[in-house]
Amino acid sequence: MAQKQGYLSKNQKIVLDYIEKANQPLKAYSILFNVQKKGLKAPPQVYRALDRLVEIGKVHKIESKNAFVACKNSSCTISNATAFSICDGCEKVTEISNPKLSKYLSGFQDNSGMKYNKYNLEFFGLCKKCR
Amino acid sequence: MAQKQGYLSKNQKIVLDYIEKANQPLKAYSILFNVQKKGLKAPPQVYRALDRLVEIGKVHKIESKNAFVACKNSSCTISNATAFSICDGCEKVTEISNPKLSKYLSGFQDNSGMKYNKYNLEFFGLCKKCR
DNA sequence: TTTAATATGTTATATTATAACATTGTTATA
DNA sequence: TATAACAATGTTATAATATAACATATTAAA
Repeated sequence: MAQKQGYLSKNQKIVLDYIEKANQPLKAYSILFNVQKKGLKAPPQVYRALDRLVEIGKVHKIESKNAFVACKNSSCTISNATAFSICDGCEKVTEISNPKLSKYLSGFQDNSGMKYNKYNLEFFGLCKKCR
Repeated sequence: MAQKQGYLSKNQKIVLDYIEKANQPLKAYSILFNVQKKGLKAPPQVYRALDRLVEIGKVHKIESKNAFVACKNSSCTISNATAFSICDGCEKVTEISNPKLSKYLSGFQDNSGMKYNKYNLEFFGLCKKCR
């Protein structure tokens, strides 16, 4: 079942399918329980798929929630530059796709001499409904 | 041992002292092992102190590392607006204190109708030494 | 001085994630 | 086709991170 770069393995497809159907972040063990009917029985199978999906940008990890969400930027070319809005009320998470913001952050430099190649930004607040 | 806003309880002081001495992010259990000589014996004691210290901005959590670091902005008035640079090589973490950046992000709005009151930004890359 | 609120101590357990190793499938090529 | 090299999978066990729940104690304020 090896495969060329860019293709997804069986387990990766199963996990991605499930994450894409939900449009909210999912916990790894919740994914596990739900893909058991598809044959994935143990945590490493899910975590390995997640690791790879995150690596290729199909899935993002919401670090403050230890949860995983499908990438909504159809191109998925900016997985090294992620931004999310998170409602503290209903927990809704939305991927922010804002060219000005990503341009600003991708070009950010400070005087530390550090060369940045990736960032992750999480905004918190209350959405319309929860306000 | 209740206390006025702004003062720290015994356990909070112990934990903060220890974190401030390190100038790198520390894991909760590593803190626990090291404050056991001071009488904090169990995880909840450490996590409770951490929760409070994070709440008041004396400590920040580096979400991508599940680690805790003392706030370096002497005023600690911006704990709702945090930014860090993280070296993927040596793992060094530095709090970014950049007025332009924080102004830009604090004022950020998108068309979602969401009202943001907090953000956390993590930059990744390689520092001078690791380049 | 009782009440309410905050902090602590303690045990147990929940949740998240990885180590380690055996096996199987795939690709390339000798 | 055989066989080597690699990628993916399966499996068990356990490590690492975090919280629930409840008892007790301390303090501040009504």
